[in-house]
Amino acid sequence: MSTPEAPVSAVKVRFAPSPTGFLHIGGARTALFNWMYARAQGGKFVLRVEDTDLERSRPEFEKEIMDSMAWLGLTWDELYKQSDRFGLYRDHAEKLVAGGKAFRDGTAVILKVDKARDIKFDDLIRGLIVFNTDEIKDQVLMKSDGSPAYSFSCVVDDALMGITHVIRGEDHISNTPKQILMYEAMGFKVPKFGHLPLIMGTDGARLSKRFGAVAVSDYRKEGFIPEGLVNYLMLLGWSPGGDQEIIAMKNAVAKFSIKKINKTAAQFNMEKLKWVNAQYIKALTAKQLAVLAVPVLKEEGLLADGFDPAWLERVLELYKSRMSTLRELVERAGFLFTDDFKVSDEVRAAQLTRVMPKEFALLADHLEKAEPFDVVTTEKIFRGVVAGLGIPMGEMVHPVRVALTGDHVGPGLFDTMSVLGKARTLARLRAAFV
RNA sequence: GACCUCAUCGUCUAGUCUGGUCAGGACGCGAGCUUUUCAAGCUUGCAACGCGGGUUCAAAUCCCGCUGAGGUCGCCA
Repeated sequence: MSTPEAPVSAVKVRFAPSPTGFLHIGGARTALFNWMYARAQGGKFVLRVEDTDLERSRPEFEKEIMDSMAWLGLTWDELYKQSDRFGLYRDHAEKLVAGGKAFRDGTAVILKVDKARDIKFDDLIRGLIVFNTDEIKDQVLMKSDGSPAYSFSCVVDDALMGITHVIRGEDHISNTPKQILMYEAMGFKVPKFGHLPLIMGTDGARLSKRFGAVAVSDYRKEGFIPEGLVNYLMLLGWSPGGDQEIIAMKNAVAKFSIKKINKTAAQFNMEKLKWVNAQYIKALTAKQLAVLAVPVLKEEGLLADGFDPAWLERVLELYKSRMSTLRELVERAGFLFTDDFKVSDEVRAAQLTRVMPKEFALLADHLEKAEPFDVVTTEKIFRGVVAGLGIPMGEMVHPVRVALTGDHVGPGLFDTMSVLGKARTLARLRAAFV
């Protein structure tokens, strides 16, 4: 990024996850909007690990969160961990006690909250919000065990790090007046706040483990690609305007405006996510798709080192428009990679109702002479055999597809034969009724 | 319960600030074209301003009430 001269009032935002679990889809969208805002404004994006809960924070979650963010392309300019900063929180708490703004309760430090005051802030997304301090009780700043309370460490850090805009989930709205009180008590400048609508599950209830996949890493495992997930996520609560939905990150950043963010909670919709992901997969070349598919196929034990890349690209070309995730490639094209592919009971049953061993054997014998074993040649021979038999194409096409692929749906039969290869095609035809 | 927030097709949304285009697009769903099946693609159909009052010549848009939904009320974050 080229910033020859620092902007007068540089924007600085942050994403502050706590490493007590995986990065979930809601957190990812919060991070995404912060990141987009920073990039759109030529500002900085800070990642702050809020690991003040020593009991529940785990290093593997911290790593998982960072891996997920990197995978999504949400790179950070600065990184902090709150566990490195406990001294800072204690010092600020001591000052508040010394200044009479807070008091001790045992080893804990509590902020004194005055009554009957209106605390106002102009939310970037929702406009003016007012709370009365009668609704707010005295706030714990430092806990008895010496660790800082969330609200307090958050305020100290946001102030010290120079965070200009706090963009976070709507569930933090009622934390805001409490934190404003802390900014005031310490004499810090209060940042701008913007509260994002929440992402709900299909049932309209809050996204939770009950919903199924909530972790970004789950979607990665399911074979979604980062550009697709990110594009879908940004559509939840924001629109590039016009009728555009599929939009590259670069263009989205150029159009991004925090004022255009919705106030309404959005329901997560898997079908649409898949559709968006499919748009990205379709737009890839077979070669680009191979880079993404190879690791998945290898992990499934379907591909060994030394495979033919040209062959794989032909396969991907056939499946590009038939898959919305990489996982679906494994499910639908497995028969091309192994002889141990699965055939569902219903497909098996359907096939048994049209047993044609003689016809299959005849077809196999003719196909054996196909040279080269490509789409044109196999189709010509196939049609010849069917004509000789005097039956409709479909009568032969469908059972053959099932014998070769284990399924009754798939790419064109001759495309399928061509990538399957002569040896496997003949073997499966001849073994079909054994 | 108290406080806060929100309210356009089933879902995601445009339109709301600066009232006045058959309320537009997308996913999904239905129909058709194409076709050896399934996708993809193209054409097309169904489908919404939560309710009630105002203000106005005119309200999805402004105001009030209601209802509904969500959030927060921890020495969790």
